[in-house]
Amino acid sequence: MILSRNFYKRPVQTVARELLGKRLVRQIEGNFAAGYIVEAESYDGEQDQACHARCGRTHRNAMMYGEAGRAYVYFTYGMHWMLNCVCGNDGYPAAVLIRAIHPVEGFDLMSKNRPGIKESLWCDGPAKLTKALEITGELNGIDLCDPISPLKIEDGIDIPVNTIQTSARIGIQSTPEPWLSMPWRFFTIIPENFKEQV
DNA sequence: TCTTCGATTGTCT
DNA sequence: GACAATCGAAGAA
Repeated sequence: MILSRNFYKRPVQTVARELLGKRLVRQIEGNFAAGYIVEAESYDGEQDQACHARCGRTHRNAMMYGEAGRAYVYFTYGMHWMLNCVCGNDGYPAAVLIRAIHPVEGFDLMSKNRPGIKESLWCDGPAKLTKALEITGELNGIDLCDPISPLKIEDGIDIPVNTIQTSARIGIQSTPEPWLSMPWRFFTIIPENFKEQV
């Protein structure tokens, strides 16, 4: 089942934690690929000094203020795309950065986009998974709750609570405390040999 | 295995 | 004009 919009209309930390194990599905002209989310970070409102919305609403971050359950895709470092899920109520800027997934379907598509790279390294970083799944700014604002959307998130596997770990967020070095140390990164580990049983 | 560093461009001040 | 929610190659150990 595809995740409902109400799933995203909750505190962003809750959404980030519960996204672990969910199934990210990318459809491209009949082809599709999917993976289970294994790492996510939450960004929570204008007061969060690590959040793109810390300086208020701009053209770039406008999507974060919009409807929950949509994708916020942005470009950074001159070459990388990042995928986020918009959360919380309309008008409140919050989103979950999808940092890593565990590939389970569409290996041909991902290997095509990540040539010469080991499978375990295809999607183990936020810019890596967007490249493997061909996620770019064209998908900014796409509805993740729509069954016919080219990018959506469905129910996946249960992640035992005791395997979920947290840490400070990554790559936000110039962020002041307490935001720098907020334990808003959630991750788990799915065994290397894990394959979907269906 | 670890650390360092260059790439490269949209966005905001 | 500065910098960015990063990656991957290269070199050292």
